Amino acid sequence: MKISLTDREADVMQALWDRGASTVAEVREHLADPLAYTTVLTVLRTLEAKGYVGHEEAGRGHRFFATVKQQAARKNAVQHLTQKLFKGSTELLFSHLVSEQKLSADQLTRMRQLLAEHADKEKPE
Amino acid sequence: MKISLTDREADVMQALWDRGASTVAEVREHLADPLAYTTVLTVLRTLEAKGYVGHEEAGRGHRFFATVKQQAARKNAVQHLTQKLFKGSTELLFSHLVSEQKLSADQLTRMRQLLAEHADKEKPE
DNA sequence: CCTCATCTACTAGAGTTGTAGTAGATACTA
DNA sequence: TAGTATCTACTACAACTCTAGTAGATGAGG
Repeated sequence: MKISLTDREADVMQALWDRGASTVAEVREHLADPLAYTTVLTVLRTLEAKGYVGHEEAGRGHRFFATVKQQAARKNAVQHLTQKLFKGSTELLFSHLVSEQKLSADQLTRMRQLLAEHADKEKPE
Repeated sequence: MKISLTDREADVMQALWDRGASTVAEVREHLADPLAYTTVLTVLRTLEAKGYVGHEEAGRGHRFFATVKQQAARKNAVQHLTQKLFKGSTELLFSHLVSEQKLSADQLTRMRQLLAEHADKEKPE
C-alpha cells in the first residue's frame, strides 16, 4: 500500500502514533499548531477516506486510530524523497546525510555502531 | 533560503541541475513523463516566480537555469522529512535507513567506509 | 425538562498543484 | 513574401490542501 501524507496529515498521524487511539480533542491538544476543532476533525476524516485511519464509537464521540504503521509511512516517504531528489539512490541520500547535516562526534559514533551491528547481522560470519 | 519543491517541480529542477541552462524543449525531453510543451513552460515559470530559476534570452526563446543549488534543495527536503516523520531526529532517519531499506552487503561496506572517513575528518586525532 | 457544552456532518472558500489550450509574435523555408 | 513551425504570455480548470463555520444531534447538570 502506497502511503503519502501531506504536512498536516503527517502531524495528525504522528499524534495517533504517539498516543494510540484518540478523540479529536486529544489529537488537537497534541498538535503544536493551534487549530480549530473542526479542522482537526476534517483532517482525520480525510485520513480515514484515504484509508490510513479508522474510528470506533466512544460514548458521545469517536475515537480515531491509525490503521497504517509509522514504519510504513516512513518507508514510503523516504522512498519518495530518494526518487525525487536523490536519483533513486539510498546511498546518495546516505552520503548527503553524513556530509551535509553536521552531525556531532557522538552521533557519528552511534551511527557507526549501528551500522556495524547491522552489518554483523546481515553477514553473521 | 527555504526551498520547497513539489513533485513536478523537482523533476524539472533535476533536469536543470543535470543539464545546466536549458531551453523548454530540452527540459521537456529530459523528463521521464510526456508533458505538453506549455506544461513544462508553466512549471518553469512557477519555479522562476519562487526564485529557484532564472532565465536569459537565447535567440528566439529563453534559456532557463537553476539559481539554487541541488545541495540546498536536498538539505531542505531532508530537513523537512526529518521534521515531519522522524520527530526532528536525523539519527532516527539514519537508523531507519539502515534497518528498513534492505541494503546490500556492498552498500553497507561503502557506507561504513564513508562514515569512517567522515569521522576521521571531524576529529583528526 | 431546559439549557449549555460537546460532537459530528455538511458546506465553503482561498491557495496550490498539475496539466494544457489559445492567441499572438517571431523566425525559418520554399 | 506567403506559409509553417516554434516560442512565450495569458487563461483555464480540475483536483487537492488547509482552514474553519454552521447546523443539528446528543448528553450532562441543575
